[in-house]
Amino acid sequence: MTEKQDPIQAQLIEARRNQILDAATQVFAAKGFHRATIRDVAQAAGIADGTIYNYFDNKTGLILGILDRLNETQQRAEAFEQAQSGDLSTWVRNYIKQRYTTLQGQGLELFQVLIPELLVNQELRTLYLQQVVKPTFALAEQAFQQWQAEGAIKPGDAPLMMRVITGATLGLILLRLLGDEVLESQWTQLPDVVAELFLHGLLPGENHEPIAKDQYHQSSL
Amino acid sequence: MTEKQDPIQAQLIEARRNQILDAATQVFAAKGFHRATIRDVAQAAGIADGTIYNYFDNKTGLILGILDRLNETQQRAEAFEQAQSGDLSTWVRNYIKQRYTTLQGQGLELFQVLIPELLVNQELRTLYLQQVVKPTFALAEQAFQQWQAEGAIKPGDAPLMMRVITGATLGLILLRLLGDEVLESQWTQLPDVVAELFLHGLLPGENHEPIAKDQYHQSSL
Amino acid sequence: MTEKQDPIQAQLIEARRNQILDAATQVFAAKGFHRATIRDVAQAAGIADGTIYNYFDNKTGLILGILDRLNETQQRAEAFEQAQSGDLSTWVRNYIKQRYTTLQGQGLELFQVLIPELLVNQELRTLYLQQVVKPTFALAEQAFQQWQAEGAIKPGDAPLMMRVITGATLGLILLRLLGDEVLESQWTQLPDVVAELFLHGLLPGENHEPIAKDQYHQSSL
Amino acid sequence: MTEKQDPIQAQLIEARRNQILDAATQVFAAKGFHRATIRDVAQAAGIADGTIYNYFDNKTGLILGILDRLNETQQRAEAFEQAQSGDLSTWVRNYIKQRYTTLQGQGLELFQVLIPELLVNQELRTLYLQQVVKPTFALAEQAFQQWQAEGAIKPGDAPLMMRVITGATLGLILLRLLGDEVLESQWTQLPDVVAELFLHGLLPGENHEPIAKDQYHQSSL
DNA sequence: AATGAATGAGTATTCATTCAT
DNA sequence: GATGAATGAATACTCATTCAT
Repeated sequence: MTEKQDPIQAQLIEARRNQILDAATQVFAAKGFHRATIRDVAQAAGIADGTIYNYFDNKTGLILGILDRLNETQQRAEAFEQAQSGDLSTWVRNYIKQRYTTLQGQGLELFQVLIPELLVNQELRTLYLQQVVKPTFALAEQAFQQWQAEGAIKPGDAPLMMRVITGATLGLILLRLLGDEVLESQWTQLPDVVAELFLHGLLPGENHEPIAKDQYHQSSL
Repeated sequence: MTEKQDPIQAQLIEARRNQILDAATQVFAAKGFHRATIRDVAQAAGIADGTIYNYFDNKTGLILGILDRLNETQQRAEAFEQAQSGDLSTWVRNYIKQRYTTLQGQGLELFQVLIPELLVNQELRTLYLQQVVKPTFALAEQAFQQWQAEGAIKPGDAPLMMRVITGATLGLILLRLLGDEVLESQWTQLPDVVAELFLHGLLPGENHEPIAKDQYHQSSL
Repeated sequence: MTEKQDPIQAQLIEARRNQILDAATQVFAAKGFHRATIRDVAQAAGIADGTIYNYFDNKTGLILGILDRLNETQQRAEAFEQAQSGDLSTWVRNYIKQRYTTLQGQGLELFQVLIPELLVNQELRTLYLQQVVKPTFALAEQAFQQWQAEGAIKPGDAPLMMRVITGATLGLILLRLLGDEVLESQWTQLPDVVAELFLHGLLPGENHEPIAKDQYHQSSL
Repeated sequence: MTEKQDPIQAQLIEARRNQILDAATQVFAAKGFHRATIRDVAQAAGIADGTIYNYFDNKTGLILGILDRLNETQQRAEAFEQAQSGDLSTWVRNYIKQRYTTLQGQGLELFQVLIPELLVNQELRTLYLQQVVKPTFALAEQAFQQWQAEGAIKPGDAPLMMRVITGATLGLILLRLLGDEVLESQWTQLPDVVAELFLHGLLPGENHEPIAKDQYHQSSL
């Protein structure tokens, strides 16, 4: 008749959920969601098939779980971003750098797993849009508009400009996932190129001294 | 077991293949590759299930077929692009505009169908990379390097710069497919924003007069 | 492009359906609906698992199919009964005899299959009630009321009286299915006993000479 | 591994068994044996899944337990019946009335649960036959034969006659469980109709005054 | 004794593919 | 070439049962 002891129980449950989601992410990335079987995931997690269903409603629930974790990660990341403001130029460089760095390890795998399902599953797509994309975009739009008001960046259609930059990130990830070798081998140099490209389009100022390569490498740390 | 009678036979076969691929594209876009059944495709094409196997090896063959057609389309488009060079600024605007216009009708559907499978199917991915991406990128890199040599654009890592621009296009499509409403409603204004953003980052020149909105609208045709 | 040729096609389909339903009846009777697998049925029918689903929606559909056939059988039987009226006493004896005879071969198996599912499956139960029980009862009530009007049988609550007789049949079947050995060994003598028992309760006439055993045995043929 | 401490232990065990069987009866009646899960029963009983297995071998054991309790109930009832003999006519009326009354509350539910399993499970069927049906029938046959010897009822095949009457009861219950609305709404009037129908078939006497409707309604209280 | 998380055998159903007509 | 009935492998999910705590 022992009542649930939230602290311990909850932790165990969370640990098991993470164990399963880790396995699922890995397996889905390797074989694709549909080709991966529940058994694959269970074996990767070192548990029995049925156990998965003690923690997730169904196979789709695994994707939802992965999405949730991405969401949390995202939110923590955003909080972090918020904090470290400073001048625009620095912020953009940091932002882009962070994005691309975050997406290196599990991040890429995560995208490889999620994007196909997002494109194919309406329900999931809506969820992702509401929970991940919209909040992020709202923050970004706000920042853009403020910068424009301050004259820090050119006037223009802030929502669209912001989306072009975000889209570039997404698209470069996609190109890399599609197997582009150049992107794969030069991924670390990408943030600077992207920042450079966008900054000098964003900045209203002319006569910006072309930053020497080593120079902006330095500034990017 | 009838031997091929080149002229007529080949045309009939091609027509039937296209009929099937049209149906497949439509059905895959509506339901996703995995959720769509061969029967769905057959019914959409107004033929029997088995007939499809007279024209394609298997279900994946349909995706390959779609990819092939995309490839041909692409090549024709590229030839066209090649032709209409001119000054850089115009070229970029036209290029981007064309990309985004092409991708409006079946184009978007096509992406929605292909991307998930590309991300999940190694064989397909390689094929796509070799047949579609690499040739396109080779051309683009060449152009970039030439422009840099001419001093028309900033010096820099041409392959990466080019990929950022291509990636932006891809990413914006993806964002739109994911359901972003802003992109959906303002898709027609996007090319100008993108061109503006990239041009003024690409162009080495400072002191570029901020183009009035109507002005570059005009120039974009 | 040959359009469906109703006559032949329909016959083939009907034949296949019957083949499957025969197998299902046999298998369900032997193992019970739930313990029997689709594979069991398919093997008993000598076809592949999947083929069953070309003819029935799902496993429950097999029960529905069995019910349908029972329904048809029933209707044919009723038509037959209608025809051979005559005097009441003869009719009752014939009716009962027929019921019990019909239920000897597949009939019993059918009940053994249907009753458990009917008791457990609301949808099926309603269907059975509407399609089999109600029509039969309607006819029987009508007959009873007519006989009462003619003075052929006692006045009384016709619907209930009729149900007692029907219920007795059903109950005796159930007792036999439950394994009662007496009923099993003396099933053929049962109709006479039942008829005798009910007739002399139904008949308003008193002073009926107790029929000698051999006598009513004779009359029952 | 505690040894049994007869007095207290046994009672606790018995109480727990009953608690579980009550839950099982209720759950099985509501969802059917197969559709009901051990978890359903456990929750209805307010205990953990595993606990059930401390008191019953397996799921079928629950049905056996229900059967056992029915058996005891039955035996007590029979003892009671034995006691209140008296003249035949009264006995029959009382017997039938009691049967139908007993079967109103949990009784019907019990049947709905047991019959499907009995028809489907050989082991259970045998058990039921041996423990419940046979003893009851033995008593009844004995009584019938005695009455025949006394001339209280017609001569005839006592075992069969007795089974017809029992079968009628069983069959009427079944018809009601199948959803017959007439039986449901007029269940209380049924015993009288049944008694009347059978008595005047059973009684050798002629010239029995046809009982007026209101008259036997009255007598039924 | 009680718990309930873990187990994994068991199965209905789907659907790509084949092939006789 | 076209058909579509037949095939049967493949798999998500359930749930009775076990057993460490």
